[in-house]
Amino acid sequence: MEVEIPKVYSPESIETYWAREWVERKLYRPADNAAGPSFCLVIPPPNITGSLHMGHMLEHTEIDIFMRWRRMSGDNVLWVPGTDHASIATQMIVEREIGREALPDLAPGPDAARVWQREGQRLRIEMGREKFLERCWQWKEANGGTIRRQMERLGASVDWTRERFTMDPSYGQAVIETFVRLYEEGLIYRAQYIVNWCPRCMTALSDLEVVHEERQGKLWFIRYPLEDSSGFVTVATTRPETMLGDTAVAVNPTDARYSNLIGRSVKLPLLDRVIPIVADEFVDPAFGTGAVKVTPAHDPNDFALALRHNLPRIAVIDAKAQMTDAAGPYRGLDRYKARDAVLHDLADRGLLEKTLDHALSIGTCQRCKTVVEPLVSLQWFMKMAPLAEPALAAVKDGRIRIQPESGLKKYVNWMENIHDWCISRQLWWGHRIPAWYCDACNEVIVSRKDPASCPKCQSHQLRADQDVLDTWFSSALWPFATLGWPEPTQDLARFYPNNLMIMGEDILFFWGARMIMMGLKLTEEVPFRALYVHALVRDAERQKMSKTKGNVLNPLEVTAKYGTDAVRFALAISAAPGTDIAFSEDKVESYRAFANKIWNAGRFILMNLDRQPASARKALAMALEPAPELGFAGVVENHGTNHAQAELAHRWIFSRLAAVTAEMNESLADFRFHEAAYSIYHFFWHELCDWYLEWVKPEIAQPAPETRASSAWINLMLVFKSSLHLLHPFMPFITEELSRRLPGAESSSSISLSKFSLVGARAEDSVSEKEFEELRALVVAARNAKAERGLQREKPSAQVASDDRRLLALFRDCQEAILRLAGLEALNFTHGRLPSDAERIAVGASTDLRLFHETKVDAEAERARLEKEKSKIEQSLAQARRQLENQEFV
RNA sequence: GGGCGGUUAGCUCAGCCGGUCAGAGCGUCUGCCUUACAAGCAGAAGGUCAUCCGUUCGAUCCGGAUACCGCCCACCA
Repeated sequence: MEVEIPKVYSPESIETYWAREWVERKLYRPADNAAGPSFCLVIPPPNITGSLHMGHMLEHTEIDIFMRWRRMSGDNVLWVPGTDHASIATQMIVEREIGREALPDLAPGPDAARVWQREGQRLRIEMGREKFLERCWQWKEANGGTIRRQMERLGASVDWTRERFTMDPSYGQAVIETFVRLYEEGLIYRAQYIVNWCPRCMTALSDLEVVHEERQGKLWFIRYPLEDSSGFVTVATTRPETMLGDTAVAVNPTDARYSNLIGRSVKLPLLDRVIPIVADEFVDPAFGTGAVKVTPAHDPNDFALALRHNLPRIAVIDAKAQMTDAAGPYRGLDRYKARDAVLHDLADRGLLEKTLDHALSIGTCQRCKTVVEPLVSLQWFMKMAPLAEPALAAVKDGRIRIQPESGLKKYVNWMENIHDWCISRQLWWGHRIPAWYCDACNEVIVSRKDPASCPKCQSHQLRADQDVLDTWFSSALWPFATLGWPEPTQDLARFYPNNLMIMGEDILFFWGARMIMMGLKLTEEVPFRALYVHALVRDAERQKMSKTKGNVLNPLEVTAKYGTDAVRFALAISAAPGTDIAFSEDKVESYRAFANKIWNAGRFILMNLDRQPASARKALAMALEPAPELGFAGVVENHGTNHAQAELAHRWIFSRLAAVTAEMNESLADFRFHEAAYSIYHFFWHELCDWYLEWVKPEIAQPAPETRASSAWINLMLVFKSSLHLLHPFMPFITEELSRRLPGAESSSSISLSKFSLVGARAEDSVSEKEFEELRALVVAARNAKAERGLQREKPSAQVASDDRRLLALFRDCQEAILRLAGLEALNFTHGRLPSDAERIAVGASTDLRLFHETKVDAEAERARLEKEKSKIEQSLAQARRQLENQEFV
């Protein structure tokens, strides 16, 4: 009776089935008192705002491969899943949704989105904090599940019972604890300082959230008349509207052109304010005119310069990027309108000397792309230098291994140039800053619990801080807060420090660096022992995938089309460390073909197994259960086929299996996913399928004569099973499905919980490998010769001649396989070499082959081919000779 | 301005410690529906490993320079 197995592998139903099964059985929840060493990784929590994209899929694939590999290698593995509340991103999305509900008739598009955003922002303030937060939570409930469903479908072997969210109540406790502790240590402070301000989002931003863009701008040269009207100083600026806030002009103290002006004053045009000329090293004499207008309230450099010279700050631009009252006649104008007006008025007065084109880099808001305005404002900051020092040391002394090296270099470079971090955000969705202000005595109270009264003056007039923390502040606690910190939980004891972190290089500073700093500070331990920085997924043209470009591939769509296993494999085999991945459907297609190949190999084996007598099948199942520590099973019975021939292939494949296992272990330990993937791909297809299965075909087609399993079958099953195990971290679904269909696996255990390596090093057998290579070379030479002579249609006879008696005997023993695989009719064997005529084909160093055939060969073509071959051989001969004549080489 | 990476077959890319590495997939060409797989099988063609200069007995690999391409950081008005 034939087993019904479809010829073409269709992953859809199989993958969805196992995906659900794995979750329902809580397969990846580590046992509470397991013996093995623990291995823990916490997921880089995706933002609840987004559905997963190809970058996530790469990340989850790499993590999952690693975790499955560790789990199958005996570790007690925990992969903690979860999501991030993404303060600013979520707030924007919810605002936009509210805006859209209010204005449902707009045709969707970028313009509408802008209008919705503005309207939503207005409505948010109207509806108030509490109601708005309610909407955010609703949104989270509705959308957070998408990520989980996607991850389940991708087969991520996470422990869902430990799923966390950065705004879980207990997580919030960790955030408050952190803030209070760092405040008490003086590492968090509140100050008036110049910050990056987004006038659209109406919040401060950290330096990292400002994206610099190269833009073509202008450099305007403006004349500032000297106070005594004895002339003027010309300054160059890219932002003329800020001149209204100028409180000085600065020149370099060594600049001879201006040395007589230092200490004198100019009259600020348009406002007629008298401001001093100061000398400061910061000024580059070579740039512009060598004289700089100083606007302390709207330029970070000028802010610092003003501090050095005790200059006043005059804010002329407000939080909405409109001119303030201090801007005099320009008050109320938008900053760009004000620029035009200022330029116009300066030109009118003959004070605009000239205008040059000037490329400049301009800061924009990461979220909304609005040009950021540097503004002085009262914010919370974190001192970074004291945190960076140990974070740098931990990496330099190897307590944390960062790979690849490019990631490490970036990390070091960033850490060495670190600035204080503005952590407060004028947003609502997020962790509230645990600070209160006493109206009576101006005391600032930072506390773990809501204070009832001011500890200093007992006043009850306390105002809670309205701001929330930068999302990355809470994310920085992720490796330990997910495990229960600050409580001394069992999970923390077992799984902290995490063993590994895998993330994209785009968040190395946002997140990776900050986790290390916070981990070291708060837990006095590294948060993780290794950090692997993975590449970006780009499209086939190496373009960054983005919605606006329309080149985004949705993982679920690609997965539905080709199967998760194929997509995972395509990603893994493309993931060479340090380089971005050009991802295309073509690639996925070829690994779908690989999945199909695996499927058919399984189908072939199962079909043949089915033809075996029931008694033999039963015996085989028993022989395989429990799975023995593998190696070549030893005896191969002689069922008509030649003993040596049968045994050789088995010995060879076991040896190869051992080698591939070792290779994969080595590659994976070093995060070289592409190498490990390639090893198993090549082994499975081009060794197991192309040679081993072909070789043993006749052998396994034989019905077993007795009621015991033939060792050929035992070997075959063991080899196939081992291969599935090696493949499993990469292609979890198809391997789970096939392994369940094999005999001896009736038990309900999943392949994902069994051993990665079933074959020990004792299977290594260099003699068999070498012998098999000789045979393979002979077969390939015969095939080549046939194809080159246009003999593919016929089955020629052949003569094999070798002066190596041992080889000759081997060939004779394996005659049947050679004839079958090379497509030859008959072989005869001669000791010695063949005469050197055109028909002689060299096989290796000591063997010749000759074909006897009917079809005439194209003599001219053959001659050309041989000439070419000759020159090739001569070349390598010459090289070998050079080397051998070379004393140093020898 | 600072830092980092890339340049290998028509295309997309591997190639860790310098000498059996000049490789894979896709594409192209030839022959095969061989009783697991045409999403397959057996073959073939195709490369001065960007350029120049060093180190070395020997360089795709190490060092330097150049030319393109790309990324990250950056308080140069």
